Amino acid sequence: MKKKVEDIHKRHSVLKEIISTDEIFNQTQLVKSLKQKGIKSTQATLSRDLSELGVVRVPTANGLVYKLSATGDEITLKYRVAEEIISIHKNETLIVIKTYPGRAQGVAVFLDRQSDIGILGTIGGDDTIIVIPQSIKKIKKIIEQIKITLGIN
Amino acid sequence: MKKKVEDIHKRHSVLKEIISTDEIFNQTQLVKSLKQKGIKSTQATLSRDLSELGVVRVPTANGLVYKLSATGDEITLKYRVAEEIISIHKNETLIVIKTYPGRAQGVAVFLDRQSDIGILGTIGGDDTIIVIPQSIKKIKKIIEQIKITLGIN
DNA sequence: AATTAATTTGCATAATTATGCATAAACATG
DNA sequence: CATGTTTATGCATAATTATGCAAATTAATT
Repeated sequence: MKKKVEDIHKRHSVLKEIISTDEIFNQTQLVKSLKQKGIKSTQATLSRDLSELGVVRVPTANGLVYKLSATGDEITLKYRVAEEIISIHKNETLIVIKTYPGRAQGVAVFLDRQSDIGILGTIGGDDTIIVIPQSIKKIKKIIEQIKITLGIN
Repeated sequence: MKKKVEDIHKRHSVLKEIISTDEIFNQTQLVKSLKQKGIKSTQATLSRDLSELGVVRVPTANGLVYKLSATGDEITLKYRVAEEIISIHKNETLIVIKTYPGRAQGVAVFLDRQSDIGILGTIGGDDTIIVIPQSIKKIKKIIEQIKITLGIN
C-alpha cells in the first residue's frame, strides 16, 4: 500500500493550494476536492497529512475552516524556500506567488537576489508576492526559471 | 441556565490564560483545568468558548495542542469589511482598493478567501490593496463581484 | 534477484468535538 | 415588580477527526 514519495509531495502540494484557495470545512470535503484534481485519498490519510503540514482549523464567521499555519512546521520551512511556496500563477502582465502566511517577504528577498532571470522587481505582502517582469514577454521564462532554481515542478 | 456576563468574561479570560500557559490537548482536560481554578463548566460550553475566542488546535510533536490564534478574535465579517473600504478603482491591469488606515491586510485576507471571483492574488499594505486579476479581462467583473458580495454600490 | 526492512495507506473504530433542543437564569420593558 | 424576551448552559447525540492494526508497496540489502 505504500505510495511513492513523489505522490506524497504532490498530494501535499495540492492540499496546500486547496486550503489556501478554498474554504475547507472538513476532511470529507477535502477528499472530494482532491478527487476533482485527480488525487485519490481517504479521510484518514488527510488527517495525517494535515498534521504533518501543520494545518490548523480556525473558527470563522462561517464555521471552522482549515488554514495553513504560520508557526506550524516552522522548523521544516526555514531550510528551503521551495517549501514555503504554495503556488505560482500569472496573468497577462504579472506573476503572483502564494506562500505560507508571513513567508512572502522572505521568498521575495530570495527572488530579488536571483539575478538575470528577468525580474524587474517584487513586492511581498504577508502571503503573496507580486513579481513584475522586465517585460511581459518574459513571464513564462521567469516562472520556468524560478521552478528550476527551486527544484519544483 | 443563563450565567452572568461577568462570569463568561471571567471564564474566557481564565481559558486564555490556561491555553497560553499549559499544553492543552483536548476539551475534557480543559474542563479539569478550569475546575482546579474554581470554574465549573462542560465540554460543550468550552467547545463554544474556543470558537468564540478563535482558538486553534495546532499539530505539534506531542500531538494536537490548543493555541490562541494570532488573528485573535477578529473574525472577518462581511459587514465590517464593507465599512473598511473607502474606494475601489482600476486601471488597465490592476484594481486598487483604498481602506481605512491599517485595515488593508484584513480586507485583503477577506478578498483572498472569496473563491472563484477571478482574483489571482492580493497584496495589502497599510491602507491600500492591489488586486491582481486572473485576466485583465476580468477586472470589471471582479469589481462588480466584490461590490455585490459586500453589498456596496 | 531474492529477501528483508521500512513506510504508507485504508479500514474499522475509538476519541474527540460540535450542535439541536429544552431549560433556566439574567436582562429588558412596562 | 411582574412579565416577556433573550441568552447561556447542559444533556444527549450527531458529526468529525485521530489512530491501532494489518496489508501492500517501495526501498534497501545481500
